[in-house]
Amino acid sequence: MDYRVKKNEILIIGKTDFNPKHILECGQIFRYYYKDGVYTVYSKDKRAQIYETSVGYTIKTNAPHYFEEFFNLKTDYGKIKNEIITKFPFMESPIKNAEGLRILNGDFFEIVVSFMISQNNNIKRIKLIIERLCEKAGKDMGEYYAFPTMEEFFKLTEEDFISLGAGYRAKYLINLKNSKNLLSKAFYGAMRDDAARENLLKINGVGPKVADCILLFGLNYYNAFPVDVWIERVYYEYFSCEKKTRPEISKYLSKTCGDLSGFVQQYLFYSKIVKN
DNA sequence: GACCAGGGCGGCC
DNA sequence: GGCCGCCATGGT
Repeated sequence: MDYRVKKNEILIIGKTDFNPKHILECGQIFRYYYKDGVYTVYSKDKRAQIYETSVGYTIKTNAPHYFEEFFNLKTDYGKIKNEIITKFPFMESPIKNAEGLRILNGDFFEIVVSFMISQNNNIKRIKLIIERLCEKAGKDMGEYYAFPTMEEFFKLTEEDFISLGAGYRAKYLINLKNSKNLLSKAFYGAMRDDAARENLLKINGVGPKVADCILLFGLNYYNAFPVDVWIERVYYEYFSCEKKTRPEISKYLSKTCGDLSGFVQQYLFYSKIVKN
């Protein structure tokens, strides 16, 4: 896929390796919005609006370099898809189903908070809670609200989080201020995947599945294979009928798929949730 | 009105 | 170490 970064936009040339619907609706990000043919996505305090063109897509934004990284535009998906299909022929259909899906490089703090909220929850309600969170504590950018900075976030009380609809997760969100050193991307630096996971698990409210999502969507460790209720079903459907716990399934699938894990996981997850 | 959702924690054994 | 009940809430 070819692209050009301009002053106030990014031009995407080609449609097979970039599809905003599949990128945004696959459950890796929760602040996006669709209206009249335009997808709008927010990250941190930034916004991008995506229009389809005759040759590809145009991403309108005042932070083009940020979104170049956010969309991981340098990643070669043609190669990734070929490797996956060669190794797992059954993946051809899920990949076709989710053509143009890309794994994003999200803002680390936003990803941590978002996936802590995601536990035992559904995507629609996760979006709702995060939207209320931004409105409550994020900076007013005029046409939208930014995701709260850590400083803004830590000012909130447990009652505030409950009023957002966070429910029993409110106490985890309050406790986040006790883990400040674990909340910056820089802390993880060139850490090995297992060391990074071990550190993430120290955060109260972050278990194996949420840690895998943070590793994948916040730090781009592509060997992470998050296993939720949907992927558990996929495992018994496509991979094995041997009974395992979710962490065991994750370990097994990560070992089986190696550095293709994150991509395989997203293609399967998306294909599963759009059919249901 | 029960059941479900991108699960994790704490208590028990 | 593994298992199990509980945890808020909005949608179906």
